[in-house]
Amino acid sequence: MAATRSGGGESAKLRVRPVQAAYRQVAEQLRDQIVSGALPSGSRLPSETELGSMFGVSRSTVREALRQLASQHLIDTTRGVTGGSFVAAPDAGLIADNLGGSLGLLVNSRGMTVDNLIEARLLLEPNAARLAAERADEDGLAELRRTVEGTGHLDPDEGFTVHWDFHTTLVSISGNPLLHVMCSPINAVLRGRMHRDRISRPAWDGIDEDHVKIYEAVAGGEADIAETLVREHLLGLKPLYERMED
Amino acid sequence: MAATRSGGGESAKLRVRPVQAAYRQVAEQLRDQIVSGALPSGSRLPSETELGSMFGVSRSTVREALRQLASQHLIDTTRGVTGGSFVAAPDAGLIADNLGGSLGLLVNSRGMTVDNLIEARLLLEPNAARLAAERADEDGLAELRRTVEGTGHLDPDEGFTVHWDFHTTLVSISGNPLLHVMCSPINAVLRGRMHRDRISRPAWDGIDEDHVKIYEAVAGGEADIAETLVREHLLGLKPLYERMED
DNA sequence: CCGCGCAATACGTCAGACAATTGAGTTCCG
DNA sequence: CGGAACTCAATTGTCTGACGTATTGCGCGG
Repeated sequence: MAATRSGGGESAKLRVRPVQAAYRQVAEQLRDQIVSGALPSGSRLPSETELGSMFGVSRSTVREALRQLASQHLIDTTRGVTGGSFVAAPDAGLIADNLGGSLGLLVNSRGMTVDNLIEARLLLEPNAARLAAERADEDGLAELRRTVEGTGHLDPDEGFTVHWDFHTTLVSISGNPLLHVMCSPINAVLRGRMHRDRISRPAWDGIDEDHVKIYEAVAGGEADIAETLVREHLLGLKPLYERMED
Repeated sequence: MAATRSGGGESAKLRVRPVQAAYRQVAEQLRDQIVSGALPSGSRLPSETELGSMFGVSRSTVREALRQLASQHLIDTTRGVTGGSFVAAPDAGLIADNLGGSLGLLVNSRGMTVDNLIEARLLLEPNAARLAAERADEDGLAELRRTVEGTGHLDPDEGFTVHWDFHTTLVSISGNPLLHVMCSPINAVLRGRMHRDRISRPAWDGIDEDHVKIYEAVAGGEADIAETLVREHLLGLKPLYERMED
């Protein structure tokens, strides 16, 4: 039922699952309650023991179902007398983390190539820069500014981190959390596949220079220029990822 | 609470988590093994009992960890003598389904707006159409063709389904599975929020006409035209989603 | 009035047992 | 000799009961 197999075209396997395992049924029902809004965000679920008697299953089974929900970030669980399982507020960052793990796996399994990632990035980030230029506020610009100033006297490792902070921040101030959800995982995978050792000092300086120029365009509200600069910046970075025959 | 704000640069909260719960540690270690490729896709994990003695925890704890991995589609578990937990082959469709659920939740919780979705869609789909026009093969074009022919004599319900098939197919023949992963969830959420009742007969006809024109541009390899047509098509559809104050 | 410890609650973990499922090896009959 | 039915062992699924541990609130005493 949940295995909609949406990826493939043909109906591949239609095994008549006699019955779902109990923990799956419990998880599914709770999940429906949560996503449908019947259990509002922040509300507390009954205790594990209560859930067990409600569903007519043991506490172990309930716990396995709860683990499933927790790993989808649908609930948060705490201990103690005021503890329990609470419906979690959806958080874009957590969703992005999840997606990042999945995408990394897809790349590793040859289901997707680094080129696919770069291509998607080229669709998203330049446009994110455009949006950022059009509607970033003071706070956002200040945050972005912090990632471009004083990069010269950083050791390579810190510089590496700051480099990615720039891209992350740029996307997040575009005002569309969905772009953040989609770009972060892509960048996370790319970051893991970058040969940072092979980047020469002049190359780092060039990158920093690009970032400064992009920042200025965004801060000045020049959407077209920001978009173009980011596109060229990414194209220039492309060779750093490509040589990864492991 | 658990709002780690992964986007931000600063180290937000440094709660001294004394120790992670055992089932989390087990899940994390297994997860690392899987995503790092140490456990190749398709390989079989030790039995739950063995894992328990390897990690020095009980079988219940192992099972909770496995449930967590299973819900991320990292493993598949079957019963029987040849059963066990197997590292799953990552599947773009399943990832997209997961993401779709999360995005729906984000929209419902006001963490994201329908406008955000439409904006992202406008960045992705027109470019996907361009790519499709540039590199779709015969099979892909045939598949796309099936979604545009004979739409006139369909009842509204079927027409509705076919309409979404067109968009899904268009993206999937772009040759970049990542675009499919990102567009499918967006369309799934949008589809759920569409007022199909309010679409008049002439409106449906206009939509079908657009699809045919887009198909022809893609089949003819006219990338620029395809991109523009899709953008205009989506802009024309926009009003159908916007009136959703529930 | 303030601090300290105890009780209550709920999650976290463990151990052991039995049921259900599944494929492989084995046996038996045509 | 071949195939169908049966037995069996391995593994997950579920239950039960117990105990450990974190967290909070309340009451007691100084």
